[in-house]
Amino acid sequence: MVKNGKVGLSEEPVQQQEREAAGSGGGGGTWEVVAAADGRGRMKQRRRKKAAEREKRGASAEEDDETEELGQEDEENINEGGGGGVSERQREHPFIVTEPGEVARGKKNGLDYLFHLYEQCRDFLIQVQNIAKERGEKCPTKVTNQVFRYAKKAGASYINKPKMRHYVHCYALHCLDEDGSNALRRAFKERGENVGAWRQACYKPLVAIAARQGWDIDAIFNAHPRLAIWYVPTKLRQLCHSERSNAAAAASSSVSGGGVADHLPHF
Amino acid sequence: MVKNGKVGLSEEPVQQQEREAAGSGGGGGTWEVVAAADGRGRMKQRRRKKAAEREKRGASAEEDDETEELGQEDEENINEGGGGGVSERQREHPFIVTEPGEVARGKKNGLDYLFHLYEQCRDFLIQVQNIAKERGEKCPTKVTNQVFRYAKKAGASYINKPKMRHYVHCYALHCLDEDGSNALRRAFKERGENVGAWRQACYKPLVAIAARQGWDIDAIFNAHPRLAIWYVPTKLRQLCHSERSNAAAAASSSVSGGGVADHLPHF
DNA sequence: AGAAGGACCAGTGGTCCGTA
DNA sequence: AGAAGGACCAGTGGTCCGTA
Repeated sequence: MVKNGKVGLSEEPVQQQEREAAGSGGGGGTWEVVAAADGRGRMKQRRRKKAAEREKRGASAEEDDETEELGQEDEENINEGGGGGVSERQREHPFIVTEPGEVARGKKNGLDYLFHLYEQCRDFLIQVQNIAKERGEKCPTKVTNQVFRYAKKAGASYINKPKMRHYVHCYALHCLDEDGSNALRRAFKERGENVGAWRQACYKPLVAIAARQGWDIDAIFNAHPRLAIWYVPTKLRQLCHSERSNAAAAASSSVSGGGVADHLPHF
Repeated sequence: MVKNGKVGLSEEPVQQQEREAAGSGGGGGTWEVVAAADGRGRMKQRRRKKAAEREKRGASAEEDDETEELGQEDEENINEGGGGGVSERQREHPFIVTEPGEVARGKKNGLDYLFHLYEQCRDFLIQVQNIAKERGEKCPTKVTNQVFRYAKKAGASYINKPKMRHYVHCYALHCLDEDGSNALRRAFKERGENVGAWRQACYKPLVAIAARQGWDIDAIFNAHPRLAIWYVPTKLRQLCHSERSNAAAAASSSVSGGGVADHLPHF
């Protein structure tokens, strides 16, 4: 492999991974097949557009053909129930707040599955890194667009950038304080809160962790091997920054009785 | 400063730096003034274009005004000699191969000056990093476009990306083996070689260094504090990669008598 | 209403090539 | 000819908003 002239994509182990992941899925292995089929359609479209752009200016050719082996399932399973038209848009089932260990039922996905997707992305990154090293190309240290593209080509079409970025801080809490994360999940499940509410609630304990560690959220991410490969989400960074300002202002006014406009303690 | 609503640019210390740098310049302090004037013209142009693009779609406003204090010199010094038209294009004097410590004469710049530019970029990066930290924004670890833009705003219009990227590996040799670098400069000066030839010659000793250290050129750059802020140049990376392949093939064929198509030893 | 993700956009890394 | 650098381009990080 790798030297076979194709894109260096080794499908087999990846596909296996995908199968493993299915355990937590909604329709007992249905959705990921459907999603893969959908993904392929989109990919062709994208490639067509890309090729068109190439023609506009002197093509920088190199690497574009793909290992077209994702097949196996073809026409089948395009539609899930017995319902509507032939080519309905398929999406992943929405997440619900589940306790640790709990598998979501019905057309839902649980939070263990969500976190599992982050681990899968890590595996894809490691593969991309290995390929880059073998080829002597520059080697990503983070989950980049390249990694998402690789995941898609490898058949994991249920992984996409907006989704992964959306929940990064939830995964961060899971990494940095699993007990706290678990407690939060149980509390929000009990209260019947939706995923959005749970997601919002994940910020606060993270900011508290940052407060205890000198407010350097980048350092906190980088110190954790599974978290270091993810970009710090903008909103989390902003929250840490403004909380630090608040804390500094409070501390300084409690000492000096001065106004909020005082300078920050260090920097 | 920093909280003044402007771009957070503190001009003063930067301008001072610029003055320092002038020592190695060609026209005894002339060129950098000229270059600054030229730079301002271009900047206005760029801003105009940017503003036009904004109007096309719902402006993401935020941060665009500039501390317009670069002035001081205005109409004066647009032209260097007494020569041609009013607004001739000005460029930096070309580099020549100089020995360590030697100041270039005539309309030339020497290699100490070249390396000094890398140190200046480092200073600009550090300033950009400090501003980012104060604001709680993401903090560059490398000399990025943002840093080049900052340098230009700060009046160092003689710094530009193509130039700095062009000679990065020469600076790398200077950092990693100053004695070797100095010897190479003396040899090429003596032989009367031009800058291009010297530049080309800098690759080989770097590849030799990489060979001694397991071929990991990224690790070599990252291990050196002044070098770590520069991207590894593509060509240097490629040279290391293909030399490693050659070395591996030679080693394996000398042992097994096998063909060049053998696999690499590790990976 | 709540949520998933295609697709867009501003600004990046990289360097070509029209310029002097 | 040898060299400096404006300006372009493909692909990035980031996330909005049309979709289901």
